[in-house]
Amino acid sequence: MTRNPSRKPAPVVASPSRPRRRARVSLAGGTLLPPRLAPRKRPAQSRARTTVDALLQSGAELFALRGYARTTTNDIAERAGVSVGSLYQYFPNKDAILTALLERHLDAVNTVIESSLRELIDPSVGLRDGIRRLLRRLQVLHEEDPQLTRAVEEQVGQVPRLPKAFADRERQYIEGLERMLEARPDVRAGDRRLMASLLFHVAETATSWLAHGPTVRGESGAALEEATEVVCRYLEA
Amino acid sequence: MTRNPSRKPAPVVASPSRPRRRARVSLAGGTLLPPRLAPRKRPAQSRARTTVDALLQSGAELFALRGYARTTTNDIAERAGVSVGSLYQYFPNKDAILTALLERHLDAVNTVIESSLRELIDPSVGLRDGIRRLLRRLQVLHEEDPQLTRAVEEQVGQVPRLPKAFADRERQYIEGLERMLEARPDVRAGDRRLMASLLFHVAETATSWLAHGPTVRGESGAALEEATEVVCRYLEA
Amino acid sequence: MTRNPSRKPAPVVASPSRPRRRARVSLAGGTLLPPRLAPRKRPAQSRARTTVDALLQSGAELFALRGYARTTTNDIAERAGVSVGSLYQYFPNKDAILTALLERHLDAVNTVIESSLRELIDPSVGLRDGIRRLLRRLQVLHEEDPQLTRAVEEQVGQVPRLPKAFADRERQYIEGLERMLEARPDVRAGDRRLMASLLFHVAETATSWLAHGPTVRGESGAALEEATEVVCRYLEA
Amino acid sequence: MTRNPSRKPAPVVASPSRPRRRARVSLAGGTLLPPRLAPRKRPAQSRARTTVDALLQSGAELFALRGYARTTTNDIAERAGVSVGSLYQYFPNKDAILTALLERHLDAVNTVIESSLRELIDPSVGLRDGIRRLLRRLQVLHEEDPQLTRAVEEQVGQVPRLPKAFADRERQYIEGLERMLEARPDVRAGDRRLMASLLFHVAETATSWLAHGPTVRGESGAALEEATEVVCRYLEA
DNA sequence: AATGAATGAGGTTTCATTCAT
DNA sequence: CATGAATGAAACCTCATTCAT
Repeated sequence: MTRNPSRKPAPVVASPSRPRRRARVSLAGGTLLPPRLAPRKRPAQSRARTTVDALLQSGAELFALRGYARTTTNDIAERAGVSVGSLYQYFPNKDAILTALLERHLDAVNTVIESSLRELIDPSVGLRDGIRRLLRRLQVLHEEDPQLTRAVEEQVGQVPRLPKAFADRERQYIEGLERMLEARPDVRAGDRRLMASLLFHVAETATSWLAHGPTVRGESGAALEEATEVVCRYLEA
Repeated sequence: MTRNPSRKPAPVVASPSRPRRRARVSLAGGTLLPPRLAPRKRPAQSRARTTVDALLQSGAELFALRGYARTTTNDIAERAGVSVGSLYQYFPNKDAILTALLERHLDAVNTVIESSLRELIDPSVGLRDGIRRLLRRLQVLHEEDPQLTRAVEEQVGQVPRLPKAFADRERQYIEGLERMLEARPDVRAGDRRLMASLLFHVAETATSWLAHGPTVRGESGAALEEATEVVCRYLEA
Repeated sequence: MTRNPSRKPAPVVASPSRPRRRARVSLAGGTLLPPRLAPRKRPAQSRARTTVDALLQSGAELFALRGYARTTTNDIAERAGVSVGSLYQYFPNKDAILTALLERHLDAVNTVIESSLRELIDPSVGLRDGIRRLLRRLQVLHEEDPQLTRAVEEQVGQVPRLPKAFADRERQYIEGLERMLEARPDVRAGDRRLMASLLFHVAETATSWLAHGPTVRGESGAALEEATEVVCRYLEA
Repeated sequence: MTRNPSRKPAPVVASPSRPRRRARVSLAGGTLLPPRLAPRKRPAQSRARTTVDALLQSGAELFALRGYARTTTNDIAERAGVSVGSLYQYFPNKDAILTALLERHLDAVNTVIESSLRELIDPSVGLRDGIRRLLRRLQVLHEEDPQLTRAVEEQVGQVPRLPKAFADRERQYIEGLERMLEARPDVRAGDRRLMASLLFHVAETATSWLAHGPTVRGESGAALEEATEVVCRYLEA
């Protein structure tokens, strides 16, 4: 029993071929998350980096597949091809994994939103074109890592503090949208605050509809047009 | 932290001698739910009825407040003012509570949708009026028991079989919407299947936005108009 | 697997014959211990009371036998003839068990010290007699439940907050001793504070020496005289 | 919380190929410690010597501070400024660290006791002088490395075999004391075995009282006199 | 029926120890 | 020799569920 001589044959750390998006620094400038949810230590060696990535990927997949509660830390570690111990080297607890996923996701979304808003705020850019590109980019995000997005969207509610982080971002985005609405002459009149808020939710829905909806293969282009339609018709004068 | 709620995959046999009565027929014609999720017995006496109601209410509140996984059956019983033992008198397991909540919710939603669709399919009824009334009725539903709605919407994913029941309803509603779109001359042309599908999701979002959104008190009427706006503009010729 | 049909044959809750000392209310008037160390719920039914007693007894024995760290909560529960779950119904964690033992012990010691000091402060009581009775009573305490005493004395250091509780009592006793020294004319002159402090420790040592020392059976009386000797010779004019 | 420190009861064989050198002979003539507790290798080079010292110092501090069970080998290594790997280069396991500390301590104590007993056994040396010097020397020992002493005294019980080593020394010392009592004409009559035993414990207590007691700075001299007093008064005719 | 103490499988987490680099 | 990432057995603790009263 000193040491099991026949180890698991080095499961090679889940799908190393797929290029993993590098998370950018979180918008708010540094994580706002309390220590209980913050990652335990920054991986120094590249071996460690690989481990962390594998764990996050595995976590995203399992959370999306079975839900947060029905996923155990042992499951996550096993699917990632590492031991539970390793998981706890990098994450203080299970919640921290979902939290890290949320951060990655929010960072990615943030990039999309910011660049799209920058475009849209310029009145010389067509409204329909701007909206279409926004939705398209969000759709791409979903498609790049559907697991990640589903896991995050559906499971955040399961970890206490996260919904707040989510809501904070939401408010921030809505404010951005409001400024955009005001800046564009081709947007109809109305209570901009209200419109921005509803717009945000509709855009979000449209996006996830694009990604998970009953989009029969092939008509993906039509779906994107349809989604653009709801949003634009709502805004156009 | 979170404990897997369904330990024994299929003991099923709980008190096999006592004949299990079928759960109340759900709208779609017969309960969609397998015996393990069906209520244990129908409360005949009014005291029992009260107990069951208290348990469901308490469950809805706690699920909404802390999430399904972080809510224990003991919590639910305590808040309902009864003992755990009593809880298990009426529900075979924890999942059954969420399931019952879902059924209640779906029944209510069903009533609204069916009557609203009946209205809308009649071309003599104004599109905008019909849509507004649909949204209004759904909003009322949320307001009547916000806990119930939130609990159901956010937590269904935590119990394996439920998402399917949810999706089944969804498909059914989308078909209804499709028929409605076809029946109305004032609806613009387009892929009706696609439109119905997106319409469903947008209407859903609009409703929950109405209920939980940043609707500053007082402008609830304006919000309803806004919600009606997204939907109608999307459909109008 | 539904439920193990051949249960453990009701281990009858460890040695129910030995009379267990009833802990009195802790001197300071209510427990000072933080929630993390306080018992979880007060046993209401007598069945519960039995369970708690069995757990404490079992804990004392195992702590004394193997040390705090090498004793697991499962061990304690098993030896007590109950399940771990029951243990955690009454104690929020392992530390709380040692804490409860300490409280029981301190309560008992307190009673002895207080009554003995009341005697000794009366100059008409012979010093040697008073001291002998103090030591004798403490010795009896050890003998009544040697496990409890050993466990408490040797393991308190293993639980963070406890040493402080211990030290507080110590200070309190030393003050009592100081007052006693001042009240008696047959005590030699000297720095009373210093004397009281050293006296406390010597008395404590003498007691535990009486209890655990190499006291060959039979000469227990001689040992008590010897212990009385150290203390009295130190104090006498 | 506390994790059982000795997982594998007797794997022992760690690196069976490398010949294990005998640990330095301890005072009592040959190490009392079984191979599992003996240091892994004797540090030949001075760098190694430094590392070992740092580890022991760090271990002593942490054991004294948090207790044996709450101190991890990683903590010890980190505070010593080396990696865990290095720790295991010099100590076969955690217990060995406490064991080494005990050995150091016992060696030091031994030197003091032996020289003091040699003095005291000579009747021409004043009893009071001899005792005072004994206590003083022990006090110095405590003061030189308070951590070491506390760690050893309070934590030995946490490692199975150590209490026996401790008890062996105790017996040995008591025998020495007994011979001393017999050799001195100025010691009162009585059961020498009993007196020696109690004397040992009282002297020990007095010493630790001197070191940790409430000795307000400045009156350290008075405390030493007080300690000498208890011991001498007990012995004097 | 109701109660709530008891159960124990199983999930989370720790940390002594190993070993590839 | 040193490092520190990785390991995994085992401890702690929870909570869905049962059952004696």
